[in-house]
Amino acid sequence: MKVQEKIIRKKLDEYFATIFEKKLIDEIVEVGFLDKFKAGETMIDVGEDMTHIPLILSGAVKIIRQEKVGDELVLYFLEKGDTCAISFINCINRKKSIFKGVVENDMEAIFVPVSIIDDWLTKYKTWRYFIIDSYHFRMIEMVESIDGLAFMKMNERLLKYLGDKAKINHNVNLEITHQQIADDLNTSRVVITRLLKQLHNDGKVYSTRNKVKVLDI
DNA sequence: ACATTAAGTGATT
DNA sequence: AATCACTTAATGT
Repeated sequence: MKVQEKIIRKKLDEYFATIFEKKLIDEIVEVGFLDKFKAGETMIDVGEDMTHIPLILSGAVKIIRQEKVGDELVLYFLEKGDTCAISFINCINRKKSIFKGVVENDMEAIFVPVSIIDDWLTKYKTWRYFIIDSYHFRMIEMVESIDGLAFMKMNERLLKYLGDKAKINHNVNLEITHQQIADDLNTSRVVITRLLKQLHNDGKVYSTRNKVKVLDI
């Protein structure tokens, strides 16, 4: 498995070298493994056990709060260099996931078994900072998400959503239907259609069937 | 040409 | 902002 280890080390150096100390990288290479997911796959569902933590190398994951099937809300996206610290805490407590993670773009990540990451917290300062930082960042994004629900109007939420989406895709041309947007924002298709038309007329967006181009960013 | 899926719209709550 | 009921447009077979 030397080839695999070499690959992992190379990827780690590429994305996490500035964050992690060398010894920690050595350990990750030892216990971690590389895995890939295709867009649209569900990585983790609500209620499932978490056995590994992902260190995302490329692509993106959409984190969703799901009340029941068909009633869901997108909280935020994870991309390269991110991990899900929420899932990490879940792991320590051996609880089941409270979120659903769906792969947004083809994703590649190094997976680290839960059993070890706890030790790393006390062993490696860089790991501790990484986790705390990640947790903090997720917290901020979640508060933003709550703010969105509480204070922002639907058209503002829509614009933010499209902006975020364009950012993680590294492309302002989004291939998406009104229905999919409505699902992510937990609203109805009709509402999205009307708001999108408004934004289109305001020149903030250019939309055609199955496509939305974000102009105002 | 026909069926299916996506998008647009007026009226109502 | 949501829902209904319907129309129109785009796309696949």
